[in-house]
Amino acid sequence: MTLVIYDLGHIFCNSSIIKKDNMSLREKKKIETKNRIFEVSGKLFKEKGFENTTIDEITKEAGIAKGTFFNYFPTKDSLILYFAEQKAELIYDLTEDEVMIHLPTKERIKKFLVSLAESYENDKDLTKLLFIEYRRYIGISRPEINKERSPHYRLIKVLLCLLEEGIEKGEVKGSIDTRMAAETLNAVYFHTLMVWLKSENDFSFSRDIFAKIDLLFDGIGD
Amino acid sequence: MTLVIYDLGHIFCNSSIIKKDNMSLREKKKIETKNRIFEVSGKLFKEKGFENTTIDEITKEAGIAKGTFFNYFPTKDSLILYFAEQKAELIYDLTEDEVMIHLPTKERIKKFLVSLAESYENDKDLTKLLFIEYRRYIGISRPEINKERSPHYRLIKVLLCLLEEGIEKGEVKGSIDTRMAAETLNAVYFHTLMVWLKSENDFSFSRDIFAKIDLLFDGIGD
DNA sequence: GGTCATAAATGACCAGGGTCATATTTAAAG
DNA sequence: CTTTAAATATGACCCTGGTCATTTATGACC
Repeated sequence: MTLVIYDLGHIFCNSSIIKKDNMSLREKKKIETKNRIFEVSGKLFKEKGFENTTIDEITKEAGIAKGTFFNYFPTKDSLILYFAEQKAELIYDLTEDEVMIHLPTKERIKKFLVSLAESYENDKDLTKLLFIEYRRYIGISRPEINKERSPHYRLIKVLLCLLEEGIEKGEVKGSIDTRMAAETLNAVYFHTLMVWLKSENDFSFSRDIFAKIDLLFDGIGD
Repeated sequence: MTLVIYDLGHIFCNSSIIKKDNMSLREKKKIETKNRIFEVSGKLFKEKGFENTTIDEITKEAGIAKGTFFNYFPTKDSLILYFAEQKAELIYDLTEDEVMIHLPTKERIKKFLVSLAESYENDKDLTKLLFIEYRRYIGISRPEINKERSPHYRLIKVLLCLLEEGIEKGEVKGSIDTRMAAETLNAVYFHTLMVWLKSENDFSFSRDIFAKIDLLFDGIGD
């Protein structure tokens, strides 16, 4: 598996599920409704923020009854999970990048995470919104949530690949537990993201990540 | 500054604010009421969980009107923040530990974090509850929240001390940015905590932390 | 086209968090 | 002891997320 620095564009301007011709009217309508809820809520969230948008507004704007909303999304919060999954999709759909493929492992990981960081930096408010999803990470795991589709899971998977390649190339200690190392990188990445989201002043998320990867590779101990 | 492994005992069996004799009747009553809310809600949370406890129940049990609750705590969630602050207090009130003080820096940090981890492991449900507080970390910072009292801030402060001592003793690279290193340790610690809280199977939080500190000290790179 | 089982839509309804105008208590001054 | 202003307590009320019994739309089968 090889990677590309991709453009995490416009989560909210998405990406409706595609209708196919051989679908029944029912299935088509269902998809249409779900898409409409998705689009309308994205629009409203952008305009007025998540907390200030009510289900009533969403359903009114989408031209459906309130109850119908809950046929498609179990809770208001769950909408965010869907947005987050969309973003995760972008991490997963990685393809080759001719420039990056020849960099040393450390630089590749750095470039990968820094690019991710930069994409988040472009829209702090949207990022805040998406990461409320983190809460779910904490609460009692609900069965309906697919772990494999979470951004966390996917990021770790990519890092794991990079580390294993690094070991093969002799750029990463063969003795380390790659799962643990990937998790650690992920931890630092997400924690820095959180701190950045919380911060008032504009410290640079991507620059911070850059420095921390150096630290992780070289170690703290003398 | 030196450290002790302390007993993070019983957050919910706390630790009321002390009334003093020279207080006016008003002040005494105020403190009494706040304490009662605190105690009653702790009791109810333990019995039925946070979500299943209503403000009505708390106020009824505490013998006050609903509105009064909101004179003391701005939201229901904010109660958890107070519980978390109590826990943070325990991190802050560190004193000497004769055994630990002579260990090498890496071992001291390890022992410190592992002990913390173990104290959380003793009550997973309570820990889950407290860390819903993490959510606030993400949302728009409210002015009333005192950063210095948060567990995160305090943990970093302690780690910073330990790292600086480590540099003096030549056990930690003098070239590193201690703030960044402390933040990284903190990140790994909290992220592992989160993953553990989320996990169904009982992987050992403290053992995981143990291994990850080795990784951080020795570095990933070859 | 008509019948019927089932999927989907509906909106009245409820519960619980949070507000606020009003009532009560306290403390200080005269 | 009264008066008065400020602090505190109160609960009726509002808002919004979420439920559910009922209605409506769909499509398989005849």
